[in-house]
Amino acid sequence: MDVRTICLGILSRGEATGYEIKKLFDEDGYQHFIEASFGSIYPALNRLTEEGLVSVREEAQEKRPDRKVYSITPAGRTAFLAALMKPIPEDRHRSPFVFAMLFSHLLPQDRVTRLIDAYIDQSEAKLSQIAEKRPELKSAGERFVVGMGQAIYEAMLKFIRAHRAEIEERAAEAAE
Amino acid sequence: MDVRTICLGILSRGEATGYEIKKLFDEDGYQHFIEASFGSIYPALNRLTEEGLVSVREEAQEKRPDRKVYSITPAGRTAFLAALMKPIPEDRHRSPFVFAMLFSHLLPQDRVTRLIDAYIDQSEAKLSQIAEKRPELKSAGERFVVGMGQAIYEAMLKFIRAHRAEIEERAAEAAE
DNA sequence: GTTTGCATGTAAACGGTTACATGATTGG
DNA sequence: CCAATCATGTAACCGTTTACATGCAAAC
Repeated sequence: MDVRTICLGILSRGEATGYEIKKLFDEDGYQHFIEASFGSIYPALNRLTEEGLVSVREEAQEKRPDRKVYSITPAGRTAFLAALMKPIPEDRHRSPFVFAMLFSHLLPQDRVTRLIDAYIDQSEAKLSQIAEKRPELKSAGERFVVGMGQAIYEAMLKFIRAHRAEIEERAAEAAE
Repeated sequence: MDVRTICLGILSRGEATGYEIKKLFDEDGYQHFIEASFGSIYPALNRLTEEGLVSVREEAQEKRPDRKVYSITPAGRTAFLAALMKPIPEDRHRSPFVFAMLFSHLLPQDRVTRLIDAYIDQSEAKLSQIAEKRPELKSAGERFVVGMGQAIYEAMLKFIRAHRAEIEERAAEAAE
């Protein structure tokens, strides 16, 4: 899903600034599936405005930079729905950690251990972030997505804990 | 992980042509985590050759196009190890399906049902592909990675089957 | 006094995909 | 006869990231 469509989706729930959209990406429990940087959000928002899919209202603020509050237009809703009705591409899960584990036998044992520990810590952090946000969720879709993220993290953690010894033992004995 | 590094990794297990590298990506049970197109593999291989990280041997074939068999050089092994010792970026899991489910309430009910069915079918197909390849795996790393893919798919399937009704029921009743 | 949060934006660089070009052989 | 497999490569395009630019206020 491109940033354009993601912005439309978020705006379909209510108006927001570019800054707030980014924050929603990062905090709302589905950061595992969706993310984007300011460098892609702001240009996307400008293009959507040009195309009439969103509208802007500028708010001057005292002691704060001006903010541009974006709202989705009827044309924007139509375009968003059309995007959701198009054929949906497959998932892509890029995991540099998993890639490294494929070559654990080339790595010093303590490097493997450290990588696994760090990965477990990360996953647990995300899990507890999800748990915190959980009660706030209103829509069935949100609960579904967040629940799925939770299920995936839990399955990964369970698997890693059960099988880490198999790769740690076989890792290269010493650093060169 | 960029295509460059992925190519080095595959060549660290033995020589291969660009075509074979792509096939390994697609078939070896970790296609969920790693993929690349010819358009990125061939240029990467050429650049690696220029840099002395891999070497090429050209094989003329009768009744088949010539093939270029690539091997990793000692410098290539060093560079690959160095890449594995660098800080490892976080996973990114892009799921257009999950994104669509976030907005299931905007979609006609049968669209949601079809998307879920298709996603389940895809996941099951990957699971059985993994099961087929399973017995061939030799290294502990490979078994770990493939096992992790399996664990993830199983967890997703279980979750979707248990919770699909919640979003199907709340989907938009009729198409407009 | 430094970091974090608020707030927007641009430009260059990067990495990758898609489509195109070529062409013979084998299997269904 | 058509599709798939083997086999390599280029070029245009696309979307995104990264770094840069700016700046004040509040919290620690």
